[in-house]
Amino acid sequence: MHPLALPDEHPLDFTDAVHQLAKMIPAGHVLSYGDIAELLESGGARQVGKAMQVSADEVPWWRVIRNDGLITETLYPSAQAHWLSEKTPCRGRKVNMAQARWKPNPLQYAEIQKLADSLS
DNA sequence: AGGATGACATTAC
DNA sequence: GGTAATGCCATCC
Repeated sequence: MHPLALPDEHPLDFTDAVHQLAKMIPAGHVLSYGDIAELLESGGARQVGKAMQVSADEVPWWRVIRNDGLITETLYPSAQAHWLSEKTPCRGRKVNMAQARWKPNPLQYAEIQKLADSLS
């Protein structure tokens, strides 16, 4: 190909990939920050947090929470309203991760893998 | 270069 | 059941 033109163009930023993946989470389910980093095979939980901090209005940020089922204090009141309205399994201020954690099916997993590949 | 900072995770008490 | 200490990864002084 072109010797000087770099073939490894990044269609996706890490931040964009996080947002795309978050938008795939079905209502009533959640992923942890660490889950997303692992699925994208890039960065870490804290990077996902950074990405969510700048998420647009269309990304369901209340479906991305900590691995222990909690969410940052300032976001909790608004998040809880969403959890209740979409019937996310939770007790008190903690989401039941065993029930609520999203398990992508093979087709969805393939889509996620495409996101991951476009990063590396 | 080196340290502080985070929408975090894990382990140990 | 909690909280606290460490580790973690990237970014920004």
